[in-house]
Amino acid sequence: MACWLMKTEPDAFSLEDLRQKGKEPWDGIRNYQARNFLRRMAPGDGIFIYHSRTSVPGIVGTAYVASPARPDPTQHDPASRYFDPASPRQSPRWDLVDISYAGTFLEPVPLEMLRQMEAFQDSLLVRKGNRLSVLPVTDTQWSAVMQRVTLV
DNA sequence: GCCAACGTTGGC
DNA sequence: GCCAACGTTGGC
Repeated sequence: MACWLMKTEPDAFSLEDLRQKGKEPWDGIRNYQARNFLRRMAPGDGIFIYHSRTSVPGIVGTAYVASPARPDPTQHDPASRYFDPASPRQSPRWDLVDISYAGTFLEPVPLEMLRQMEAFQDSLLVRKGNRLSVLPVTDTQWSAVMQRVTLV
């Protein structure tokens, strides 16, 4: 079973929003590298939820993959902010997965702390200028984070 | 809010 | 196919 990290801006959609909804189609991903990661996801995979563009960016809790990747319907919806007129109807460019809430950390694990952790030294996450919103997480990284947090 | 870093677009 | 211009991301 693989593990992943997904970024979100809490002003737009937070872990708390996911907790209240239970499950959410993770739409709007418009980056090919991120999309390719989505396509490798399988139901049951673990996900770190990461809050970006906050005063303290970092991992705030967990979710899990709840569906295989499938075409993101917003790419064909002219009313959506994620509308992509260049995406062919017969071979849609963009995918999404459903994700389900798993848990919230009592204390988030800030980016500043991840930068200091041995397990994250090679991670894209801590690299300057990184803009990927979906990233693979190794088993080592997953355990390193999980062993230092308390679930609410 | 600023701005460096990045991916994408489109003229040539 | 190159690369400047542009729009977006995300830490600070």
